[in-house]
Amino acid sequence: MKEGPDIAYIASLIGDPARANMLTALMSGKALTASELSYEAGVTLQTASSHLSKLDEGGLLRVRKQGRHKYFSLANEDVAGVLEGLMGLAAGSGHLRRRIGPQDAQLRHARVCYNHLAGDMGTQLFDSLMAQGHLALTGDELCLTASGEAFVADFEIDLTALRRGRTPLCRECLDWSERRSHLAGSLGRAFLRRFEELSWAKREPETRVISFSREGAREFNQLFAPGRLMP
Amino acid sequence: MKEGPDIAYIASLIGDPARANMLTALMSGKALTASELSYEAGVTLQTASSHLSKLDEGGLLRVRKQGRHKYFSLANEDVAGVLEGLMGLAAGSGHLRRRIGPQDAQLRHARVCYNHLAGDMGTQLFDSLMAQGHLALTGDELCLTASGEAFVADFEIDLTALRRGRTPLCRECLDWSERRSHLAGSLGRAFLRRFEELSWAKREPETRVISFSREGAREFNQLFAPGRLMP
DNA sequence: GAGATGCTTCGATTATGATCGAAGTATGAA
DNA sequence: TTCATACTTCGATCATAATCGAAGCATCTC
Repeated sequence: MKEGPDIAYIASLIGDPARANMLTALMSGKALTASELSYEAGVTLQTASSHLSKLDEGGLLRVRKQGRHKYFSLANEDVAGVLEGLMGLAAGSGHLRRRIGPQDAQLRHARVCYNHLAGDMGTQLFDSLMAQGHLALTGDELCLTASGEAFVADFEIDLTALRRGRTPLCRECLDWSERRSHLAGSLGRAFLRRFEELSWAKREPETRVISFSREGAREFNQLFAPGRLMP
Repeated sequence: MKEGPDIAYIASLIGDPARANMLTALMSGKALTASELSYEAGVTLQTASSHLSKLDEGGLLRVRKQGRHKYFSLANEDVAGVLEGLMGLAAGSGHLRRRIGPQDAQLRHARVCYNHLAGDMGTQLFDSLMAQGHLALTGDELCLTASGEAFVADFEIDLTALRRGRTPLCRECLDWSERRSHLAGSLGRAFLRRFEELSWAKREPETRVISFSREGAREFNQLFAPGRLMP
């Protein structure tokens, strides 16, 4: 007698190419309409509607209605985490949808993962913050330290506002291309927003690629030096 | 143009009930034969053979041949991690294959996850080791501290032997029932083996449930006290 | 060598689910 | 109010893949 979670059900939801494309598009963290998602999936609107209904029933989506528009986003970071893990497995076993191309390298370098920075630069951010003692693991929780609070305030991120939300401040997210953690949670999102505000980085339209300007990369590397050790 | 890892392919492999049952059986960390897995999946041997071939091509399995026997195990901890994540999503959205029964509670309490301890007791072990400073995050790595080495040696786990293998010593694994980390890696496995040696705990046949004896639970709680804070 | 056991491959069957045209409902704009 | 737009539902079509009986190959035991 088989008991326990029905992983086949959830996996089969992700296992359809149209639905997988929609979920991947939602990894940007943006909320998209049914029409936009049907375009992403390359199917008609009626087919997309049927797929979205299934994903919603599976608990993978968050749905918000605004007049005649219906906005879909991923339900939570756990969903994003599983999708990242599947990406890691697919990449690790060489199951890619196209030959390695320019965008693939860009995705590995820096990309948006549910609104926070992922890829090479994402893990560099995390490593640097850990190494500088700005983040620490207390029990099971990833926490911002006192020195981290000062650092973040200097960087003009408003912690009070972040703490008002329900999203955890700091959370680890396993990076599919680096196979190590990058920073998720509201602080992770705030960092990406700040990089955008400073014009260090921008999101490429229609993709999850994040491009850093030359100046932005220089500033980023200065502030979050790779391989910096704790004093 | 869709680029990047083909998550639909990997997910569709997991999304078949027979294959999901086989993968779940392999979460115990044991290597099982094709015949055993066909029984687990409730299909004929020829069907199981076809499924196993697919899982192998997808990179989800490790296959070893011994005479006429063929042994299958999960390819690595990443696969186990994704399966745990899917379990979390299914459980979180209430998609269970049977109504909550006695075994479900047992699985949540203590179960084997790719050869290490998971569930309530698994996260308690992790939390306690972290709180006592025996484990620490250095950069991105989960490491055993000096005090942890002493603790482990006292507990009669041979670190020299563990370090000879290729498996990382310490690794975090996200627990589907607790939604927090439990200890994976060779040390995590060694702990479970030690609990078995001491007759504190035993694996229930044909399931992933781990049962602690009353005495074993008492000893475990004494050594890995819940809620113990760092001095 | 003969028979048993473990596993693979082949091919036919059939259940499943993605798909889209058509039609309908809900909302927004003029 | 009318028309346009966003989305849902229905039902027929058809491609796909799981399934198993049959047959074959590999290994083990007596």
